[in-house]
Amino acid sequence: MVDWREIDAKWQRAWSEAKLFCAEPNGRPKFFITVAYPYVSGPMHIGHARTYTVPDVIARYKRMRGFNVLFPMAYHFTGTPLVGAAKRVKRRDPEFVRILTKVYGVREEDLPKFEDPRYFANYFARESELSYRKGMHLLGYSIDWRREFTTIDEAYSKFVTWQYHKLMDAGLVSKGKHPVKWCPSCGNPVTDHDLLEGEGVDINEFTLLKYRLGDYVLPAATLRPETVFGVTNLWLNPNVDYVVAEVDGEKWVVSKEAVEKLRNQGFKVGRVEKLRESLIGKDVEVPMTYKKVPILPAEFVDPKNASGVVGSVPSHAPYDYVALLELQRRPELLEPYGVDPERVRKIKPVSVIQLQGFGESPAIDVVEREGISDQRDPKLEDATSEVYLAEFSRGTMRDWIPKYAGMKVSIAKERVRGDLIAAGEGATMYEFSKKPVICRCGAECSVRLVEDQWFLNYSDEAWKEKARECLGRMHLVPPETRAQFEHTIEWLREWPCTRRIGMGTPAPWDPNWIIESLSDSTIYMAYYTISHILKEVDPAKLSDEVFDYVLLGEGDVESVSRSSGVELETLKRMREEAGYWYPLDYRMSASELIPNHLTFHIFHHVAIFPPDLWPRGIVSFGMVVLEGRKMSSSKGNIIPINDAIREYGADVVRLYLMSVAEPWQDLDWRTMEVDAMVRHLERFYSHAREVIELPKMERPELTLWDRWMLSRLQGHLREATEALEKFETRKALQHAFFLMLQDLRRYLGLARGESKAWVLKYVLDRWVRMLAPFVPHVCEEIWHQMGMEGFVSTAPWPEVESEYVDKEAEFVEEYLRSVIDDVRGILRATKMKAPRRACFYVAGGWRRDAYRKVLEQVRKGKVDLGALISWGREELDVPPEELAGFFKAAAKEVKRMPEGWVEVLSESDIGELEILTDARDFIRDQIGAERVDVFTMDDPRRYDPRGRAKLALPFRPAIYVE
RNA sequence: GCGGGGGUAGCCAAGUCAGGUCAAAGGCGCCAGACUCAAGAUCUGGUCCCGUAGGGGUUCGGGGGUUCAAAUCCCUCCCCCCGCACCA
Repeated sequence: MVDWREIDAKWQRAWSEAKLFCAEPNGRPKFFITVAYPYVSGPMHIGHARTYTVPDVIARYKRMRGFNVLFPMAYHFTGTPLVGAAKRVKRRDPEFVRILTKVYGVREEDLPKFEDPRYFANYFARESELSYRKGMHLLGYSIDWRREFTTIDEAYSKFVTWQYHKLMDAGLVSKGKHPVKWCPSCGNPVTDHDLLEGEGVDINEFTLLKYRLGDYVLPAATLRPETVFGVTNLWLNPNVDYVVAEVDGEKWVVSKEAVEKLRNQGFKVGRVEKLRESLIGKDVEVPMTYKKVPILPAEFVDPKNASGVVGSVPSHAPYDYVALLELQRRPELLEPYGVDPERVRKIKPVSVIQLQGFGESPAIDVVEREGISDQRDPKLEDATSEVYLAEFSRGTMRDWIPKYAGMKVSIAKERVRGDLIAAGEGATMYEFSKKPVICRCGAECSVRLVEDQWFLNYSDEAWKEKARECLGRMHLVPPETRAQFEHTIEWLREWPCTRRIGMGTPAPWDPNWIIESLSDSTIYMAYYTISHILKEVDPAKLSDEVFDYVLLGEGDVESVSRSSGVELETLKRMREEAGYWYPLDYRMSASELIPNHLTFHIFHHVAIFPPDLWPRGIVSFGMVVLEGRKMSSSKGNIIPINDAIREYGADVVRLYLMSVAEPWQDLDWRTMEVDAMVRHLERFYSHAREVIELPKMERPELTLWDRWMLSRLQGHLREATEALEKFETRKALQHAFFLMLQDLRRYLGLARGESKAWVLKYVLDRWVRMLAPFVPHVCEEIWHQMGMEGFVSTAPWPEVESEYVDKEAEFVEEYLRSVIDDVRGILRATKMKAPRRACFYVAGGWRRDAYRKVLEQVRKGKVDLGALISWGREELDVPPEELAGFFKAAAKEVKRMPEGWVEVLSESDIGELEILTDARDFIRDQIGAERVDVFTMDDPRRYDPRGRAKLALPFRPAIYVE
């Protein structure tokens, strides 16, 4: 049993005392890596450990490769969840209090302190045993802790202020209205997360078309304003209560349900009274075309949807067509309203859109194809989507339509809408795409238009173009994420970047708003370069020109110093840091943040920094699950870092997290496997201890097995190095750890003699450095015990020494393995358990020369049996049948051999007989035989009762066991 | 629906881009043997099926195709995961 925690603590202390990871600009090449700072609303758990161990491993690796590495860390306090959490404490939410006290170890009497979101945040950021700072220390991260900060530090707010001034100046921030899902009972916007029902429901933008009837305005809601030219009538539902409401000074006729929505959506709604008369049968004037059309009854009209008033375009709307047909077929339906059936009969659909693959009226085509005749037929929904989608994407406006003729529907829709609104004949109304939408509190939600919201204009084409350019130059890990980034850049629209509540930086132009949390953490990587120096500066002095100078090199340092009051030397130091570290080499974060944070990070950099300071790479992570189940703090389904470290120590946790999955893959924490990892690491450590005890010696003559071990080491070293360059931690560990262990065991089984000690010491010296980025504490301990100077953490990464690459030795080992496998195959087939005797017969004589010919031919790529045989007949004194048999068998053997081996065999002279003879003891142990003999196939003294010797081929000895 | 990623032996997972060295690395689990008084640890071997001689058969989500040859290429279907905005 090794006390890992003691080793952990010892080396963590030593690193910290040596200030080993404090990074200062110097003459060496720099490597700057950051990972998204944690949002500190709960304890650090193993999921976070995964996220933060990856950059640490890379940072450590790069450091050993000679880079000056900066790996900083901070804490995200911005936003609403922490405020929400503090509120839950304040009202002593029993479940939340339970988690805090029972799970997170908060003392009952300390609860009042947690009513302050700052205290709450700080507790999990850096105060408690469960905090991120503590966890990261316990895991031995090579972070430059001097640069730590939180996003509500005053200096950080100044930095955000600077950023938003720049964005504002660049015209990338604007004010607007924005529809949100709104809970009337909570009085708050709600996100999908807050919903009981209606997750994923969209908000549709309806255009209200103002049909006029005397004083009255009938605002018919439509998703397709461009079809106004095809309106034949208006629909009202005869079973619905309509009201007359004063809206923006007009008298609107809408369903009763619509009134509250209008109020929520920025309309000035005055008096509302019941509509006493029935309007059905009267004529209204269509906006834009000024046609007079009748109001007709239709039951499909839903009072809960938008305004409850619907225009009828039978040519392009299946519902309208079917409803119209019904009225035409059954004139008696019109009787109660005194509508003249003759007039309705004469209504003809008016086609306004041309659509390939359909006739005059797509809606009619689809209704007829589906055989729909009732306006309550559920098939109408699908028919509607089909027609809408087809017309929107492929349709064009017909030639007779003024102004919009020939225009694509998708464009005409926006134009018509804009023109209607500009002319005062239209308005906008929002409605959910599906209902109901129910808040967690149980109330039904509605759409509310938030006024004065501030947006980042991600739809700005010039901005997008720069983002594309930046992305095009970036190194993305894994490369498959590129498509997703590209898609995100195209898809991103206006992003509301301010909020009313939560912690954070006030919007510089309007202190009633706070910069929203995703929007304040886009370029803070640059802040790390100076955050430690800023701690010495009065934040009040951090004017925009300070950041302009420090981060962008703009302005004159002396005048900046004069006007800001920041000391000249301090400014210069900061400028040096920023100039040295930027641009950022790699940004790391969860892949679920590609659609927002990671892409925002690109956008904001290109908006603020010149191209040579744009970020260079992004690594996206997969997620972590626990025993196959999603982690959830509220269900107690997490493992705090604290617990994991107490149980396993830092290195086991790190080793496990880095070895079970590549960073971008999902990772499943399984206790059973972590337990096994403990034993693996112990084996490594105890092996190292044994090697350290061995006597030191000069480099001896190397045996075959020594050469094999050294060659294998070079291979693993090369693979691990290549893998790390690609952030493939798992692959790197497969080689650097698991395969190394395996090979070492094999070597220990094969190697005899003096040279072993030297080889083992040589191997350990490289091995311990190869593992140092992954398991730094135990490696540091071993390094120290080996008597090495300094820290392994800053020792040079081992180089591949090609003089030790030995294909021949590797071939021989595989050869031996396959011979043993063959024997085992025989034993299994014959159900022999432990053979008394095993004999091997090695091919020799003319066969070896003939075999070379075969190798030659296989290398050339073509085996010509005829040519081989005629060569044999000339050169060898062997019966032709025997020759043919040999060549056939040998060609088959060689062809199924790995390519590399063919080369090795043709270029070297490997003594098969000698190898087998030397390895007799090893083979005997491996197959559990009492005795092993090796003969040449034509040795007259050979023991060969079954006459098997004649089956021997070069490198496929004949075998006899009994 | 849209965008992205996946489905490989009991489980996890490499291999797929550049078809043949693939019955398919490595880990976990399981089985057997060695060591041990014993357990654990460690070491060795086995772990798709069949086989009294190193061999054969059937596999890589389903189906079809290309090819001398397919886990790998093409088509098609089914299933799973992630994201889809005012939220970290």
